[in-house]
Amino acid sequence: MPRLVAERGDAVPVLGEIFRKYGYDGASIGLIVQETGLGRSSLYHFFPGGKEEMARAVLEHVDSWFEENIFTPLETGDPDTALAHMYSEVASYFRSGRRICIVGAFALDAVRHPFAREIEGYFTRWIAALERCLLRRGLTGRRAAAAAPQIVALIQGAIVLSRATADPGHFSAALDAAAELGKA
Amino acid sequence: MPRLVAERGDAVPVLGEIFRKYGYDGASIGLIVQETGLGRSSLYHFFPGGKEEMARAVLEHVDSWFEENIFTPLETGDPDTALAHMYSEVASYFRSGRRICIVGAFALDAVRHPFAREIEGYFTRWIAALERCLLRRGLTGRRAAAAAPQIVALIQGAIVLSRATADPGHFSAALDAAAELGKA
DNA sequence: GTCTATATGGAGATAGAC
DNA sequence: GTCTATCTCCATATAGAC
Repeated sequence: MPRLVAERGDAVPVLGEIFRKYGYDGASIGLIVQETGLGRSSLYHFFPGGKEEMARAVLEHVDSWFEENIFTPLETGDPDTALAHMYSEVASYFRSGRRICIVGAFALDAVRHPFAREIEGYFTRWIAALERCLLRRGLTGRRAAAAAPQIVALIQGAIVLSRATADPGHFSAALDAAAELGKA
Repeated sequence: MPRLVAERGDAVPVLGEIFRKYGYDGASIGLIVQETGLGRSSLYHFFPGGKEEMARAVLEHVDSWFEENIFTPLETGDPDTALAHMYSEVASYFRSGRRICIVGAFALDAVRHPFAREIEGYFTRWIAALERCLLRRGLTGRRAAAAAPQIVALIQGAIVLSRATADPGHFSAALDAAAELGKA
């Protein structure tokens, strides 16, 4: 039976879940050792830059996933299909609000990490892709530019709310409201 | 000239700003000593429960502020006036998104603190007060129940977004969109 | 690559004089 | 109440054998 984590690439998604669950500071190396099953030395062998490099790898992995599964489809696919696809992918990715957005969490986390650029890139990219999709869908430039950030904000806020109240119902309701915002 | 922080009550708002800026883990006691100007011993004299008690005091202070300035007016004042009041108070309280919501940040922070109950209370209280206001304003029960959490989510998400992109424009735009959600 | 052992720093919290 | 000094623990990270 193969090991769960046998190389650097295998570790990244596991690291992502750990950072999501415990936060950047809360994810101590000792905890990471436990949850990944990797030894301390293997961890530093794979990530010589330590915890910062681990988090950076996670952010890159998340960014790639969104680029491939959300952003690109929004810009190249049929607009209506791509939007519906976004909502369903987002719902399952964030487990209807039970799983937080690590980028959003890092954004609120302020000063403790050097990832401001990555965080900004993720959100501006998402908004830009969404805005283009709404434009291609027939919204005016004004309305598309207004709706895109509001949809992203609604999703992020719904994660906060679902987390705070332990009620995933808020999440699906917010996605429905977001879909309304994107209509002509 | 009086000291900035001379008693426990004076310390709480300062502590709030520190937790907002650095997060719960990031706000080390050493940092708190520096920023408040209080000595270690005075700090522990005022807050024998240590950092946890400091954060709890901050959350209680925030909760009282919202109760008095937002929640109660929503339930007792003229609905239209109270709503407009909420948006303007929220905008200045969160400094148009440049200041984060400490309760929202703690909600995403997951496992590192024992404040889940307080966090849930804050958001459910906000949503309940808002829902009642919308009802009194003439929305159907269905629509009020749907719009209230969406408005709160939009505000929280706008804070995330403003923080991530360093663009306060997202915040005021989100407040406008939220106001639209609360119309019949 | 992975192990055990450890260096080093800073965290939260406390003691006891004043 | 506030001071200085200090306790203990655990954090990240590294050394060096295998």
